[in-house]
Amino acid sequence: MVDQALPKQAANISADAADDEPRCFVAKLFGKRARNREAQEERILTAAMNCFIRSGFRGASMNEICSEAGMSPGALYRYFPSKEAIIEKIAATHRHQSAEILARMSQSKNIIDAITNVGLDHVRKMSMNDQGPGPRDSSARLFVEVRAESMRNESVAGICDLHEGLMREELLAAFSAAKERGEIDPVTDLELAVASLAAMGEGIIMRNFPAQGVPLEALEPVFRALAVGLLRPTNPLANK
Amino acid sequence: MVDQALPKQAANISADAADDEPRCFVAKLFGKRARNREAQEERILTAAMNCFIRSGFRGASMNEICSEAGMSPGALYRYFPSKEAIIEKIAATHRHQSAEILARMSQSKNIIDAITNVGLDHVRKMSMNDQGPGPRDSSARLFVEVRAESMRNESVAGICDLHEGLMREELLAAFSAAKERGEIDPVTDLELAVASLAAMGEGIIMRNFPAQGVPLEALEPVFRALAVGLLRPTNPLANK
DNA sequence: TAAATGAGAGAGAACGTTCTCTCTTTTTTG
DNA sequence: CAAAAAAGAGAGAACGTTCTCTCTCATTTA
Repeated sequence: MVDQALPKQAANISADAADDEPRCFVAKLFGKRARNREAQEERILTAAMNCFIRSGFRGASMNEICSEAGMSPGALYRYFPSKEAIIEKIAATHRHQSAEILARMSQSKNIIDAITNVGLDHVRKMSMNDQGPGPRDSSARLFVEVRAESMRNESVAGICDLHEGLMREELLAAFSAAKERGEIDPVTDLELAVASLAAMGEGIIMRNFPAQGVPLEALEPVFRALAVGLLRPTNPLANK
Repeated sequence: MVDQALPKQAANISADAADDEPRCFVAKLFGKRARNREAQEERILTAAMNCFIRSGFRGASMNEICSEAGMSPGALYRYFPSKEAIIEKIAATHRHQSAEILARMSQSKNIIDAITNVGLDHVRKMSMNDQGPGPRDSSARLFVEVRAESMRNESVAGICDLHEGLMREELLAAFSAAKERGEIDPVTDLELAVASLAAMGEGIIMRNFPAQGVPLEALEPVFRALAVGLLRPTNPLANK
């Protein structure tokens, strides 16, 4: 992550002078150009995220983003064709994080643990992003911002739908497997269970519990309670 | 609600010619003028809500709102001093609805039913607003919009905090009473329970379950599951 | 030296808001 | 009660600002 307070040309982080490359810092390895381009894009995205958190997608101006990135508009528009493109990119990476977490679902022994862990991982991941120089609840802000934008921006909506559909499929698959194993009451409406758990997770992320003083461990029984309540796993003691 | 397509002076709804207006200053409060003013404000707010749902708080322009209200900017600015003021008013009314629902909480016999009903009433109320000419998920849109705005707009944040604090107090009081009555496991963290239930409710509202085909009755067991799971009411069969 | 990169002015549109003016309604006055 | 005066309501052009994005030209890199 590039420091946002750096002066112009900050992206050209001057490495050791010992480099035998003339006048430049790193890597001729694979086209220094391509590397630099990637770094610049990253720089813009980081700056844009900070601005969006501060002022919202519509509220943040391109000038604001340029300042934050230590870049001129002319430079910035070389990397992104429009403000929309930046928003879409951010929405995409923001939603991508879920996929990795879900992939780890199969590691848990039973479905209740799996769900609880997925929920906790999501919240953990979200609150981990909040250690930067920005406001403490930056993840929640960006999350709500993306959701709001997805409701009127066709392409952002498409990005969200794609990833949510993927998530839903994955959860449903895990649930079905657990049902086969007899871990779930066969009467359970799995679609509803998935949707409810997603709603719970999004609600917690939106309110940003960790930033409000609720420790992550405290959330463990919350997710577990909902999971148990929804799936009613077979239990010799519980009837009804 | 006044038709927005009416020609000029449409707001001067000719009431009964029989009412003799008193010529004192009280007329300013209850007279035809005052009633007209109220109707116009209502007209603007309705138009603004439609625009905000369509384009977001920042995305909707004052011209857009003026068109929707069938009004000139000059006229509109006679009723609201700024766009901000309109946003604040909408945020306030939007959050006000919760209060009425919570007031009915004490009618339920036990705490689990009470919570379930509060949750269902919230969702019902939200989805009931969606029968207008707007998009089917307009309530969810406005809800997310208000939440997003509250994260960077001081005064909107204040409005939200006020009403959420009130809600929290009310729920906590009900929980405490139930605890006294022995309906709740004495170990339960009531603050966490309140926060979790609020998160669940907001999550469901945000995803707008009713608009997505999930009937209201289906949500009943969801709220109940979370409530039971969180509060662990004493039950001779369940241990631990 | 040719291509890539960037700075920064600024074009053109759109923004929120204000201004001026007209028309209607209400109140005061003779 | 009619005429005069004041106040209210609205239209729409116009204001200054800010927006996104482009263009020109200088600098750096290979």
